[in-house]
Amino acid sequence: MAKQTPAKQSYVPPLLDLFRQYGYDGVSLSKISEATGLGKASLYHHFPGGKDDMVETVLAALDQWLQDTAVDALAVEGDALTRLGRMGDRIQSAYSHGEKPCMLAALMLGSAKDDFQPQVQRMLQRWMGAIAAVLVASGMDETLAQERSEDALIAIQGALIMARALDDPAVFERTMQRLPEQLCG
Amino acid sequence: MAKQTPAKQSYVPPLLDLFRQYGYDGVSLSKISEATGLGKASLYHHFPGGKDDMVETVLAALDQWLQDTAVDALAVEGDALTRLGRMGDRIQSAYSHGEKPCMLAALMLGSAKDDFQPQVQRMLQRWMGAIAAVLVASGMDETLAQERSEDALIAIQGALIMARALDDPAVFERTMQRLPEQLCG
DNA sequence: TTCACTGTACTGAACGTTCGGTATAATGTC
DNA sequence: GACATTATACCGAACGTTCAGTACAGTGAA
Repeated sequence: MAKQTPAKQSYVPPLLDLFRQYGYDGVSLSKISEATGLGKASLYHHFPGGKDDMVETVLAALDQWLQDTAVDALAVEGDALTRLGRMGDRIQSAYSHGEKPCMLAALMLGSAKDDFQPQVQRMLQRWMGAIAAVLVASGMDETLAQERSEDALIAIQGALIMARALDDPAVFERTMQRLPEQLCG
Repeated sequence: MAKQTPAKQSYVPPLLDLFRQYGYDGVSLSKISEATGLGKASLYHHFPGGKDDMVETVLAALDQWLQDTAVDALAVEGDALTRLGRMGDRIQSAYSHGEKPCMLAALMLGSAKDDFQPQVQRMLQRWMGAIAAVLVASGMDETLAQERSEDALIAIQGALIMARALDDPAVFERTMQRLPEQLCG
């Protein structure tokens, strides 16, 4: 009955919320304890590696989400515009329509960069690959598709930051709305 | 008044380097002490308000840089493309051609967001205003110019993050190179 | 002498982490 | 079924360290 995995997974949402909003250095064990409802010692029962272990767990969950999103997009019947629209919907939802920052970007700051940059790089490349795959499937040249997918992630990351800095989530929503046509055009 | 020792301003570069790379929560007084070569007592002599005081000082310097950059761009003889190219050069230089993050973005994470978001918002709006001013001066509709300037900052911020995450500064350089034509087109 | 400046020493609080131990429930043995 | 064993989940308290911040005695130039 006692399954380890589901238990660990159930702490992913609060951990994600913390790390994406406060960054690695800004998240303390006290905050984690409060957010999860677990004592500090209990946290080390589930995550023997401490904060690093927690980040790894969340990143693994995000990686799974990325894969699901990629598969989901390609499973949609329709042209690239439709498929990218579908992917965009999932992305907007994941970022609470521009109200919550990206954890991958948050991890690029401070001491966490040295530890997690390679993994973040791999995840972003996989993300770009998923977008490029949709474009290539609609007949676009592969090199161009890769360039466009990089532009897409630049737009997403930039829009998230600007939405936060300007205190206006609409900046992100507008960017996401234009993105599919921008990529196909 | 009498400046026997280097003024407050002389500590801005190392402070900027710290805050942009580590974020507010990731910067400790020990790191600041090491980077500036000042003891803790000296730091509190120059910045009675502690870390917050240091951030304010750096932000004031960045605000001045933004104003200088805006004036500099409009002072250039030539069309909008030339002027934006000039502004882009200054921006690329300020970010070490994509190797260093943006402090304004870094301050949007963690506990610093509550304290500095309004000021960061004001600075970004002024920045957008500078870009829009160049576009309007070349005959562009003001509403369109404002939209384009927002896109510009989205691209800059996004490219900085992606360049860091992908460990490839060229991502930023490419983005900055395309930006002028993208804005005028 | 005055005063800006700095090094040393110190504080209470918070940090990430570990230890010792409890409560519960599933499992193995008879 | 009864009992001992084991594994899991959890916690209070404390570890040593580092944190931001303060007090104060000096130093050196005007």
